[in-house]
Amino acid sequence: MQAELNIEKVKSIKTLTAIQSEVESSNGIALSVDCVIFGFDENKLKVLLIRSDLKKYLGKWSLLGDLVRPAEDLDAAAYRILKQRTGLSDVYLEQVQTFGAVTRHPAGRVVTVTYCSLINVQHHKLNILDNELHWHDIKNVTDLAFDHQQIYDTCYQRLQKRIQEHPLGFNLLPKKFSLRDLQNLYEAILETKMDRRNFRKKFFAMDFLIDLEEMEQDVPHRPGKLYKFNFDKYEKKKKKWVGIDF
Amino acid sequence: MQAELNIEKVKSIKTLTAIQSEVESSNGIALSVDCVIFGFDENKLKVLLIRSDLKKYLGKWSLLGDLVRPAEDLDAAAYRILKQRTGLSDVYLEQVQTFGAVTRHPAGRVVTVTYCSLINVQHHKLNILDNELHWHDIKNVTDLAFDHQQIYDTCYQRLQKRIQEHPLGFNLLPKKFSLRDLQNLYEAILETKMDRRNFRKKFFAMDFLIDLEEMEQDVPHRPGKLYKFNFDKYEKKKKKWVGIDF
DNA sequence: GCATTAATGTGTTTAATTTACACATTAAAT
DNA sequence: ATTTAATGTGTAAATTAAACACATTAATGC
Repeated sequence: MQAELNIEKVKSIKTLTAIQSEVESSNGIALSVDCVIFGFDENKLKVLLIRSDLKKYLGKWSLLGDLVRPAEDLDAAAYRILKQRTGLSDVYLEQVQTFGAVTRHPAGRVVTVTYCSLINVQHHKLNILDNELHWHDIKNVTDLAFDHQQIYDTCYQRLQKRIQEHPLGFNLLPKKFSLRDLQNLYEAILETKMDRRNFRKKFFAMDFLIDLEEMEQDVPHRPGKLYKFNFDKYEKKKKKWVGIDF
Repeated sequence: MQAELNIEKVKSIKTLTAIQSEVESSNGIALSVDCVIFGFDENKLKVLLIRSDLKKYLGKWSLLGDLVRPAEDLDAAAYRILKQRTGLSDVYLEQVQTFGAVTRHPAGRVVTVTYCSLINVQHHKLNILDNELHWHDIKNVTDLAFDHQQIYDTCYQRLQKRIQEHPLGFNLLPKKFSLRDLQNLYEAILETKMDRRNFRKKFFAMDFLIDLEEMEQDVPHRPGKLYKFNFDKYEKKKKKWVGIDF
């Protein structure tokens, strides 16, 4: 089976024994970072996964993680780990939550700080493909290694919430995008369908879209107008709401 | 000066040397928890602070923290630390964020996971008063020790957001409360003023308040009706909104 | 007791926002 | 030229939020 072969073949960044020895030698609590990198491609939301290194989780998919170094800022560790595992560097990472159940890692006590991001798959080339690193359709994310399913679920919920409050989505689209592109994005991430006309109205009312006076090319239907997002204007007008809503 | 005297006198839970030796012996990264406990009292929002143990931060106020034990779940550590420092036990803690800059702690590399809560000061007696533990008016929270100012600010922002999305506030009030009590609470936490009539309409429309058919006693004005919160109904009707709002 | 005071309790009206829904327009495909 | 499957534009109704006014109640001070 391919999974087993690959696990033997790949030169993994940190092998089980390496982690185990570090954890044991530390005689305390080891700290790791796990990255949940969401990507948008072909109107589908994906997430970066690799095969687990550990025998215990043989064949299972897991998140991108590694130990934090003693002289490394936590955020820096997250960026380093992402870079080492994928080659990605120009990606904004947001800390989500820390998971610290005693038994969460079979190699010993490892508390992990989770980071999350959302990128355009087409704009970011994966330069490293160890451990079968690949974009995994979120529809098929089940039964991850370790407590990674729980971590993934938490991050996905956070993403869904964040994208309703901040214009994260625009980083996922080409520089020039149509309103249909934008709506597809929101529908994919929020797993919902929206009324096309009201969606347009909503975004035009926000007034953060710049009409590029260009049309889509090579689409098999009437081409739509292309827009770009006005990040500067957003930064200035960013809303601070005070209301009660539960 | 009182601060100096107290720092010498108190038997602190973990002294600087104790932390230092633990951090050094671990030969890696030490993990701590800090608790930001907000309390509501006399229509003011407060936060639990103690005097810092460290010479470097002599006289400064700091959050409630301690190292996580190797065989202790992260959440369990938070509850233990709160209990040890204050005697409080029946308090719900929510994890907020983890802070891990290399230089954040003078004794060595200590990454800290922050927890936050919101309680009714009158309902929770502080049984331990080491290091001048006390309720500190949030209006006067400035220049905390370590990076605790940043941690506090982050937690306060989180609190303000959470209380607009979930009925946390009801734990802060007496079991029976008036609508004025409720509004005072929201105004204190959100640092805003609201229209009394619209506030009432809003909460009645939510339909989570149970009219107790009782009136306030011993108030120097017309007594208001008393209510309690219907937590069961809230749990059932809890809103999952899908909308775009930024 | 009676006027005063400072709250509570109850609407109404208006504006703003959200939702539901319909039809003309465009370009590619046949 | 017709069909098809999109885009682009409104409009009307329903809901929600904001602004605002007056009667009611109990304690207080005279």
